[in-house]
Amino acid sequence: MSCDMIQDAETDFIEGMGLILQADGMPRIAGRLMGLFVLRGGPFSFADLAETLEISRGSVSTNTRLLEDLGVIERVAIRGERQDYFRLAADPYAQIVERKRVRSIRAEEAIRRSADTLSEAGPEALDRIGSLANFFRVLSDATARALQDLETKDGNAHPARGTSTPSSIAAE
Amino acid sequence: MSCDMIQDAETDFIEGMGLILQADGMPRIAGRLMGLFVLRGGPFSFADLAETLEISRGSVSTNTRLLEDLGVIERVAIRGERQDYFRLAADPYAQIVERKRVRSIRAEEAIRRSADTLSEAGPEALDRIGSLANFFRVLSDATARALQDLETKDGNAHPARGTSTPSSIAAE
DNA sequence: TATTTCGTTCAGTCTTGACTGAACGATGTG
DNA sequence: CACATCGTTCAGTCAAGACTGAACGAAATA
Repeated sequence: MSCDMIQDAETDFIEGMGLILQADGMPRIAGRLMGLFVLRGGPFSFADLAETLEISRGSVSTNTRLLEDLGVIERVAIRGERQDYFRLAADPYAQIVERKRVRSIRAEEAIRRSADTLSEAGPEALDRIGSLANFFRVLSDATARALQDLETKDGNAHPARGTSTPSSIAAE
Repeated sequence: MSCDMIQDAETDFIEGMGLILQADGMPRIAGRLMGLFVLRGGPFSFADLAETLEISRGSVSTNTRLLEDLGVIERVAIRGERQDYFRLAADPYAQIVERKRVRSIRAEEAIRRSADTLSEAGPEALDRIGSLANFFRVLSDATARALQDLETKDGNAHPARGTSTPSSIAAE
């Protein structure tokens, strides 16, 4: 029943994840896959993914590899089966944050390197460049702490804690 | 002399900023403009920007507005001048972080909203969705702290205060 | 009021990247 | 060994967005 046909609410979730990931500069299909794996965690065969999401095998190949590289999903082997299977990774989000962090660090380095070359620039210019570099350092520091937060309060095993949710959402 | 022709090192810096901003999903020209404003802070006329970066007036209009909305630059009036002038804003980076934060919050809200609709889902599924929502919460929290960090150690106006400046820059 | 000088907007071009579908090599099966 | 099945790769198509240049309206000047 719930094998090849997807409920409406689930479709919404999957498509929503597609849009969220896409807004972050990733392929929409990667987001849809991620949504599907979050929804049902269990191992999916390569063919299942193509059929369920109605996408080509090429896209399945490309985007599963992408998500695998990101550590969001992992490839598992099932005995007696020739197909590849995938399931949600144990810690799906850590490497996403780590990648953001690395990008900020790279940016900061590149900027400081430029600052060295631009010794002819005035002191105010060097100040402004320093502030820019500092901006990227703040970003990388923030992602570093986010990484620690993720490890600590994983949220998975500890579902409905009291939550200091501002809950300002209800207002609207 | 240094009016219409740009030095090599400065060009590298400007182009580098173009690439960094582009990697973040923004127009490359916005990055180039930002690089130019960081390099020399002073007010530039609309025409200057088009000429210096060799871009069309249309692009100047679009991307100055974009950077203005982001709070990176601000439009200033100069008496006796009909042209618009722009200069680097006092706190150029705060709103960029704030925008990232809002996006994470929106994502978390959307996911939790979906979770309500998906009450038919099993408890493990709700767990996984909760973890996903938690992930975006961690991101928004991190950006919130980054925002505070930016306000605190602005680095620009308070150069050599008593210092907690890491000043590790000199080392390398 | 006529004219010039702004900045914005919009149609058109072009680049980039996602996605598809078919061809291909690899690996098990008969 | 021939055959079938699986996943990857690659050329081709398509859509999204950046950028340009010209047309346009607004505002100051004469």
